[in-house]
Amino acid sequence: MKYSQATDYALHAMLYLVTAAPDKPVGVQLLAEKLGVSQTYLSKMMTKLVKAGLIQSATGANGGYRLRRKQEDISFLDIIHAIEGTASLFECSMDHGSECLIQQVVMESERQMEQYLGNKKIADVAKLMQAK
Amino acid sequence: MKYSQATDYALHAMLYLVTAAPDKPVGVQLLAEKLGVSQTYLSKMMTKLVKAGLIQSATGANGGYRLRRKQEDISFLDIIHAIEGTASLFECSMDHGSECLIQQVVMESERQMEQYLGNKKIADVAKLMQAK
DNA sequence: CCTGTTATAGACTTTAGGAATCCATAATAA
DNA sequence: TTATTATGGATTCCTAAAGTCTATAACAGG
Repeated sequence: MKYSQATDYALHAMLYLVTAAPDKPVGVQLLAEKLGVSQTYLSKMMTKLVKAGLIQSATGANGGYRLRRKQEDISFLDIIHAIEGTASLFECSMDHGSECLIQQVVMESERQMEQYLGNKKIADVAKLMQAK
Repeated sequence: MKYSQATDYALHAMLYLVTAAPDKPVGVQLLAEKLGVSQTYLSKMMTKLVKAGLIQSATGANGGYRLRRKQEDISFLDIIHAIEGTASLFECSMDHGSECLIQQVVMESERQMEQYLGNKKIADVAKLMQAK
């Protein structure tokens, strides 16, 4: 079980949008260069972030991506869900009704993780970076 | 990102060992029948549990698997780690030194989840089942 | 010391999803 | 109208999960 690399890229892309260019839109070209990924591949993830309502895009000259919400209102969980989807990490495949105690335990542990990720905002990390 | 189905099987197999046969060893044949999996496939997971020190195996007639520790000392995390391995869920692929703030956040969230899973013992669930 | 029973190991196949590329198309600012 | 930028679909490559098959090792019981 691992987070996809796409999530890694998306998190770093969001952090870049916040720290390096809070005002002007950033194109996928520059972004891809900074992260060391191909443009076409990265654009897939950016599109997901757009559809999730985290950023907004503009085509045409001087277009690119910009935050849609305030950076204090974008959590790690938001980004991760946008890329990985919101399905549960664990689904029991047995047929013992819908009441699997094992599943309940694992899902509760997942909730613990998500609670932390939901409280951690992209702004928190941005501040730490600028403090250096 | 998902838990493998093997983890699902292993968790259920362990729960069966505890609830249905705390005394006598259980063979993979019976176990596989109860879970609805093939013997050879399930045996792979049982072997991992053996190597992790959670259960012990005995060959020959009347052999099978038995707990090695007390059921109060076997956590969900023990079982999951035995099957999935202990590698981190997230590894930053960028080259910005070993100090990736994003990675630190995600790893801390993982710790939250693991703490819950480490405190949840197989005995806890076994008790709930018997209460019904 | 056999014989049946059981676990372990390795090789192998199939399938699904991640990772990435390429190209065509839509939108829009200058 | 043109250059610029995002979006979308099709396609390829590769790895890991999921599962099967078969051979081998270990051992209890007669």
